[in-house]
Amino acid sequence: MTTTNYFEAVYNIVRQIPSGKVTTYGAIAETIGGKGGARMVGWALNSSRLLHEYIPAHRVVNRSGLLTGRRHFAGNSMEELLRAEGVLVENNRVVDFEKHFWHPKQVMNIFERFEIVTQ
DNA sequence: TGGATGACCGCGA
DNA sequence: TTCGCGGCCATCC
Repeated sequence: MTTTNYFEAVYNIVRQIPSGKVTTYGAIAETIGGKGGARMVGWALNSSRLLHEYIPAHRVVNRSGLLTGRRHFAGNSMEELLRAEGVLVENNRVVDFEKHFWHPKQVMNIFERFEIVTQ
């Protein structure tokens, strides 16, 4: 079904991606559980189109920064959205991908640092 | 119940 | 360096 915990876990992470940042299928799959489920992330994003809520799926690219999900977006919106957020796209590929990369576990690190700072 | 599928990843030739 | 292939795992038919 489209409302399983696995799918929701993917959506929760994708929703936390800051504007102007991108992440990878593998990073999301690794955070949820096991790094073998990279394909499932794409499957979940495919189903996210059917949801009423907004999922910034355009911020999810493959490991090399390639916009493999571009053909699943209507028209060229994926590239347009990324450019609007300050992410340059060239030949269906994110320019300076490593510079814009955002790892889901980075949220955990931020919270840990915050605790350290407040102590 | 089992085979097919998928917006991927990593390694070997 | 580029290309091909097998593995991964939840969901669908």
